[in-house]
Amino acid sequence: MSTTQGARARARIEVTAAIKDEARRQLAAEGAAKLSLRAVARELGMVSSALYRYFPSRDDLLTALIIDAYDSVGEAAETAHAEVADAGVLLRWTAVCEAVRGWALAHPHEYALIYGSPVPGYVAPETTVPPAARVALLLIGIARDAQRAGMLAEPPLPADLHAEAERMVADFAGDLPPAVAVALVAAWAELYGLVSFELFGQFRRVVEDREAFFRYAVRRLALGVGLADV
Amino acid sequence: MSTTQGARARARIEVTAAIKDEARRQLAAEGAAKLSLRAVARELGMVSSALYRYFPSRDDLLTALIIDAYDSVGEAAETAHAEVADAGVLLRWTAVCEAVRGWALAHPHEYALIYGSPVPGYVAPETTVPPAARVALLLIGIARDAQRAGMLAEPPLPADLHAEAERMVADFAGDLPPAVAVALVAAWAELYGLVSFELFGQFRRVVEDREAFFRYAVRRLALGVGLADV
DNA sequence: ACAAAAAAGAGAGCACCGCTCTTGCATTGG
DNA sequence: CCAATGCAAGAGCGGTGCTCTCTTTTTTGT
Repeated sequence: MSTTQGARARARIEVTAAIKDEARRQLAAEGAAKLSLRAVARELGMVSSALYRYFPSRDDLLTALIIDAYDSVGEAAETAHAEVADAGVLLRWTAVCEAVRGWALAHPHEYALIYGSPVPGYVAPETTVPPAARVALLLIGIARDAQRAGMLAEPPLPADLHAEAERMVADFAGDLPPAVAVALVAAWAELYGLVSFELFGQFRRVVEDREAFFRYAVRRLALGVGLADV
Repeated sequence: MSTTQGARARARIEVTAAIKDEARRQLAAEGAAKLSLRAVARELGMVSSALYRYFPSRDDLLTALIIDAYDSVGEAAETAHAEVADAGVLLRWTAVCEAVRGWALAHPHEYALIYGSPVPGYVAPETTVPPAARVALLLIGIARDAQRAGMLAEPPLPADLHAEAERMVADFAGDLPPAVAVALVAAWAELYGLVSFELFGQFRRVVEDREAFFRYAVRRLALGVGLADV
């Protein structure tokens, strides 16, 4: 049982969580670049070297935060989607996209950590892949439902992408038409372009009504994928 | 005359350039996070404190590199566009977008510097705005030419964006239809979503034929803005 | 032409960083 | 009960951005 696994193991779990919490606090306050192991340790009343019992390096701590961030945005998107699960595909698509944007605005530094410049020299371990895929899976699911309901118009697909499209379908798109799979990947990347530009300040003096603009852009993305209107 | 302005001023320009060159070298090699004033000074055979005569802080050096990067990608896009200036609007659009992607792949760390996570606590000074706008101005120009040639189909525009769209037109879109201006801004952001996802590794195990995929996605963007086919 | 002023480099030093290693103490499992 | 393990602490290494002072060199004003 997990209750009988000894005080030491319990303490380890708690300390690990405390470190991540404090690190997340500093991340939110100052950004990834200013996340300092020494400062985390100081705040927790321990000495910096003690942290290395829990995270072998600063990058490993960052990796843990990255995975948590992917899970956090994934969960936010899933929750938002569940609330409109019975609505039309366009509304569900919009809900997911707006959840991503809302999470990004609420956690800018965590967003930057996962969708901004990669930490130099740092390569994301395979463990980050499943959490990172959660939002994409939602979008795929919506497209699938649309197809099942006959509300999916197949966009055109250039000849030189047929093979690539077939591979995508086989890899992760299940029973979607190849043209939709490719369009979906493009829309997925474009969605994060919109969020990143808003968050990273490129929309300053360009877009004022960010909500309305995002709603519009996201709807365009949905139509581009083939999701039927209303 | 600039030749009579004294040896000191000449030397200052040269040293400033040398510092930026060496900094850019380190930036390309290791990324912005590992750019070290001391290392730059060491490589240049000066002492670290001497650098502060030229750049008051590390962030100011970064700002200089940011402006240069914007100019660099802007120039790359302008050059590529000039080479196909007489072709159709769709081809010109594609040329600009592919120039951006090519530049990004060739200068990943500089790209990350300007389109990745902003440096924490750092706010871009107004001086960065004109260089940052160069690519966008190209895209606007293409849309304008298309309109003048009657090859621009006006996309739909939701009612709650009319005011926003009018403002955009007044601010930077000249004589474009409001609906096109808004769509253009969206496409502009989406373009960088595509490039960023490829560059930052989100396409790993997702997109294999990156060139073909990008060509396809960029063409979709152009059509979405209303640029007529062929 | 010469003195005053401005600019630039050198060096020492401060406070911080990530990370390593060794040393003791506490907990745990056989 | 006791040896093995886990863990915190401390000292220390090499690095960082940045400041301050001191000296030398160049420019400038009279």
